[in-house]
Amino acid sequence: MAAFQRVKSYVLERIETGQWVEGSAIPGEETLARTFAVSRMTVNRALRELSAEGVLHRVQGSGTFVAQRKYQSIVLEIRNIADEVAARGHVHRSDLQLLERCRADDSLALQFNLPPQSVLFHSVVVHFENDLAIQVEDRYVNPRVAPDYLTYDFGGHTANEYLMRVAPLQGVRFTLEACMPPPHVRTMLACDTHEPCLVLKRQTLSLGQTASVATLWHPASRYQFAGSF
Amino acid sequence: MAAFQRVKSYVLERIETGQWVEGSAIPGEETLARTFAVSRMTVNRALRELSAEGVLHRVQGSGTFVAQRKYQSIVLEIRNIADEVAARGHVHRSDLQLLERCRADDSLALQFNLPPQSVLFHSVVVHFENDLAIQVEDRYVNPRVAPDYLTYDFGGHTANEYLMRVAPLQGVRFTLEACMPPPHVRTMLACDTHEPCLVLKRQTLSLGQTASVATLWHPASRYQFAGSF
DNA sequence: GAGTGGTCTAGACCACAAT
DNA sequence: TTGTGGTCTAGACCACTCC
Repeated sequence: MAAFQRVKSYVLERIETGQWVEGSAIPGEETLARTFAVSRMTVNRALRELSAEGVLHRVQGSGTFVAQRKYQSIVLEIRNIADEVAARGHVHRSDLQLLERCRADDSLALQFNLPPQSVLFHSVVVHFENDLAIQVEDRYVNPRVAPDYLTYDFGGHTANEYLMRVAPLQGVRFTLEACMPPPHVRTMLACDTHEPCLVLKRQTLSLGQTASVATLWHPASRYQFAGSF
Repeated sequence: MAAFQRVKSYVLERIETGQWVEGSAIPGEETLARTFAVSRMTVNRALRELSAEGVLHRVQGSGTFVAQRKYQSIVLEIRNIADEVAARGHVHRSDLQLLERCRADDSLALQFNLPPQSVLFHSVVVHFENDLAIQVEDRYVNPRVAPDYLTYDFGGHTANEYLMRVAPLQGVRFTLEACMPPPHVRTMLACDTHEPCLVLKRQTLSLGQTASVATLWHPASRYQFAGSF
């Protein structure tokens, strides 16, 4: 086993067995280097990685401490809906309901950080899994990031795929909530009057601008997000 | 800026502007070291970190490559509800509605991997933010993992805190869905007849066993999950 | 064998914190 | 002032891949 790994294991074991408790200081780099008969750089790498992993907390000039216990952190992998359906061995199909040039209202202008009435592209697509509607994708796109959006072939690939290709993804902001769908969404999803939707709102950033703002509606009875770690 | 940071920025910029595309090889450590007039160790650290971050893919003996574009991966941090409310500068309060010893039905027995009719602990707690109900926490706990659960003081701390302390968390499985709440949940949340809930079902694993199975109900109008990366 | 990444060293200088 | 972590170097040896 590599030397830095031996040091990491040692530290982790001390913490797991409770010999070093939350918040307490652990030996300095010099000390550990002497203990393990390795160079300070090797100890430094071990402690730096444990710090990046959230196990330790380091303060320059002060010392290295056992980190406070963290909250549970959950990784939600938002996959391309077509691939996700394919992975379940089902057939994916999508219907382009609307594709237009439009103008930003105040709320959209704010989200895109553009002047009100700026031109945006707008698409509405329904995604089906084995002919059952599972998602309505209502998306506004920044023409400065994806000027060819209106001429894109939505049959072959999803809008998401296209955007990922033309615009390097820099960041995402999202919210996940439960909502009753407005009538036009309910019609597209062909779901019951009282069925709620799981709604994912997602804003993607690229090249320092907002690339797209999407609202994804999922019928509660046909879709859920799942994950583990 | 630190030298290894300059190298990282350079590589990231090349990738973001599309000069280096998915799967292509990037210059070797020696080359980059000469380019930046730094030591190989410095370049090594930069590339190693980018590899750990999923940006690059390194193969010993072969080279360093731009990693395949990943699906958007979203980090949802499920925080302790009391701390979350406190972080918003609001007052958290919780009401213990039920605390009992019960027997596992078939579904619970399956989730806990215990024989049917095994003894479980069961608690129902309502969480308030400024006196407005925002979460009903319906939780089943494995007595083998948390034998003292029934005598725990729920006033001072949340069940989640307690479990995190007595049982080292090994894993989590969860689903997130939209549901209409059953009448008793709707009553506890004091919400409207037609208001859906955002429901997080979470199973936590500890010491190789299922430690607890929780269903968290949130009124759609008062709660959403948010995140960014 | 040539080229790659993986690791390690012994020393150095710096910024920062506690005293 | 002393001790801490943050960074960097110039060189070294190894394991691995590819030709």
